[in-house]
Amino acid sequence: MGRILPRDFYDRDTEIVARELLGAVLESNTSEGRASGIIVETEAYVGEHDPACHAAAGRTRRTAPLYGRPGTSYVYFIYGVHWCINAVTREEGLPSAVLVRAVEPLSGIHLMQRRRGQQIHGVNLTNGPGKLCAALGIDGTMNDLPLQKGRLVVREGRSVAADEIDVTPRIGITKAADWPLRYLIRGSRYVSRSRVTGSV
DNA sequence: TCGAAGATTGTCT
DNA sequence: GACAATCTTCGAG
Repeated sequence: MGRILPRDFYDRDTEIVARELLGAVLESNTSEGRASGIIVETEAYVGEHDPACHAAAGRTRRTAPLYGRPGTSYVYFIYGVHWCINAVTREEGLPSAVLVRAVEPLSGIHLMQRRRGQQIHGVNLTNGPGKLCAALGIDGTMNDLPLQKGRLVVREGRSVAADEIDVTPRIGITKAADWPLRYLIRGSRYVSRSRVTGSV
């Protein structure tokens, strides 16, 4: 088991945190048991000047966790169907976060499979923001929690060399869609789709 | 109180 | 490849 990433880890530029979270382990503890996965894909949302960031419209009840302490979870519901999980970065008052888009199942795979449905398996268990939340049992009750203890924990995992990391535009957004703030482990079979309903 | 939009996914053609 | 599902949040009236 790697050491738990301290709060300081998140109190840096969001792009750096997004890059360094690759290879880290996201772990969830629920009454059903423990499950974890290695983070293989992230996106940075860099504050009020980022049109795609939820905080672009200012501080609201929903976005309050983004303005809080670094190293906190920000979980929100999207499209009436899915949950997405972020790690809040930067100091208080600077609303930025890193969206976890895909993980590689590490432990509790049987539990993830049960949550996702028996017909789902392999990379499809966790290769998308909504999918990994479903697999790890993450929902609104996990919002605004510290990532150092309790139900949600992020640990040091394997180290990822700089030349293993690909940087691309973010996925699934309509504003600032060309900003290169998506980070992924090159060659990982567990990353989400590379393009939105793109051809080819 | 109402209407519109959204950091997605699964299913059907 | 296209589209429906489904609901929370926010801002305007």
